[in-house]
Amino acid sequence: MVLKKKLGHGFNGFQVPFIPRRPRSARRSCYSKKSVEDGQVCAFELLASLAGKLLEESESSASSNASEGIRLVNERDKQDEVRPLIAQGIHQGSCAESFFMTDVASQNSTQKSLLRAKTDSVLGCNSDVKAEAFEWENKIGRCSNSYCNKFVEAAGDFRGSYDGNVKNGLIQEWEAGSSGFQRSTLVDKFSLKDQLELRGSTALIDSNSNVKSPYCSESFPSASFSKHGNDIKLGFRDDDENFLRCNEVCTKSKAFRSPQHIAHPKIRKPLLCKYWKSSPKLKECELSRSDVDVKPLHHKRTASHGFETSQHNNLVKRRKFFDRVSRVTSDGGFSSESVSNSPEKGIDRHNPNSSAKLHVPKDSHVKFSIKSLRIPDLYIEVPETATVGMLKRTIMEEVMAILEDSVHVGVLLQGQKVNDDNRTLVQTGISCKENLDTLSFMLEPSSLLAPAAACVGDPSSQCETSQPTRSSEIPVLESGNTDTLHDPSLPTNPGNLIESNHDSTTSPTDTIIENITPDSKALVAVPTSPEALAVVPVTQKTKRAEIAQRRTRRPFSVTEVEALVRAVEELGTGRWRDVKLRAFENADHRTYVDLKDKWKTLVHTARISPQQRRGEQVPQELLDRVLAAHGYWSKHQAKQNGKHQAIAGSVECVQSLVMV
DNA sequence: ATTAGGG
DNA sequence: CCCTAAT
Repeated sequence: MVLKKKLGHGFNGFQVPFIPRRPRSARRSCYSKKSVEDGQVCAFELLASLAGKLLEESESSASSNASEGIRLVNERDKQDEVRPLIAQGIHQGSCAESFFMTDVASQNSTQKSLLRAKTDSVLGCNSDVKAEAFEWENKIGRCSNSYCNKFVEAAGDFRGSYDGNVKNGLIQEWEAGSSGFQRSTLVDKFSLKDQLELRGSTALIDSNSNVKSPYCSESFPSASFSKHGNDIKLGFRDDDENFLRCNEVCTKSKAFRSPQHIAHPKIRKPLLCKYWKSSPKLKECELSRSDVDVKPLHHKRTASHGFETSQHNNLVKRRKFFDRVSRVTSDGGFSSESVSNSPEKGIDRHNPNSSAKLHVPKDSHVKFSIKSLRIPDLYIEVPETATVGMLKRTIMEEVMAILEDSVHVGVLLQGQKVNDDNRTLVQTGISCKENLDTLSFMLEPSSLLAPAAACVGDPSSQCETSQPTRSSEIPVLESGNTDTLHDPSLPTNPGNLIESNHDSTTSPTDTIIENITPDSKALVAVPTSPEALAVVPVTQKTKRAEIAQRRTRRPFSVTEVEALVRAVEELGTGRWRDVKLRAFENADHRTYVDLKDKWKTLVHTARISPQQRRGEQVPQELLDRVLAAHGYWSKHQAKQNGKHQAIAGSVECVQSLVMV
């Protein structure tokens, strides 16, 4: 028996944009067949039985034209039932959704059977049908042989269908090997919750939902029922370098230019990772949306202080990363667009022959569109003498390392991390009409440390990642830029700081999830293309210009305050440029305006009660000096004209301070 | 480019 | 920190 996934494309108007395709030669062609086992027969019979019941059920409730159906068709009925459907499907341009063919590989070639799951729009829920389905499912579930297990999967899908959770259904990943089938996916067909769950770094792709109404209408897949149409394979596979496999034309049935268009609800973990890991392959397959903009959210900063020679060999410092996955509207997607676009064209809808179809209730589907996944904070340090090539390589290595760490996808709803993977989307509050705008995804290291809570927050808010991360992760590195202005009085560091400014701020468009429109697009996980990750420092101006975002906040360290106070004591409060030159010449991120502002706040801080002060506490001693200096210079403004006067003034100031 | 101040 | 007006 062979279960196949179908993913159609190339059907009237259905385009499967950006679907990479491996060279034909490289595609794997098939699955081996397996002989039927007793258990298989048993399972099949169960299916047939259920089908019959379902059909009856549907007939009795034929009035509900908007119900979803599941159809089980036996090859024998093909002429009667299938064909018309197929034809219709073709004509109506419906896309295949839940569909799989079982090639009951019995020696008797005529015994091919088809199992077809169809989904249609549903307006009602038929409890009986549901119950039936459950029953069936249970039966199947008791089967112990592998064959039955397969059916179990099928059952799960069916159930999923009528439960409305898995329209696409049939996503089983079967791998046929000489020794038989192997389940390559770990999808628990029975847990609906899992249907849309992101596992590991798996990207979720749910493309068929129609968010418009509680019940999504879908088109019926026109499938190739040719028993030899086995070659139609659809779905995503990460194995064999197959990122996404489009179905091959069904050979035997010319009539079946099926528009199968299956959006795989789930992309297995390896997929995403692999994708990222093998950028070359991506190209090869032309995978995707390189057009996707992958703006590294957090820029790395390449910083090297001249005297930080000890660090030179340390090319890379990686910060634990975590980030959100920004989702951007993407029309492309792996596909579901077409699915959702032509939901109303379901095949059977008006087809008299479709009387047999079953109507099964369906839930709304939530569509996600993830345009790109960002790789968060990535701090890279290379010597100034490093070549650009080295830098690129270094960055690449870092990126790869991150990906290699088996990234996890975190789901955040309203800033709260959703940890219960077993809950359904609805239960979690992720439904078409709720909270979608507060839903976000992020990448997180599977390994250790929980991401800074700060970042997990509201997608729309900027995560101040630099702060927590900096302190805990790369003290040395970071301090080089900021906090380690060790002794201001010492010669300033010769090295230049190449600061990357667009740290953690996100642009408006970064909001993870935008409103999901009725015609929601498929969830598209577009892996960041490595190239896009280039972190090559750009000129600040350029960056500034491009990224008009607020600079990251960089609280002054006590050391800096000390330096500032000292400089002001000597130079006065009206010569910020000089202060800058004297004490912060190498702290490129501190402008004279910053210093001026800081002084302003220092004065304010010094005047308020210690209880009201926030942030890193500045020693009272320093604050006292601030007030003293401020007071002094306020009275000597007139003297600041000439340098000499200033110097004299400073001396005076110091003296007065000493006296105080 | 700097400074000074308000936001 | 940002933005601006005034130098």
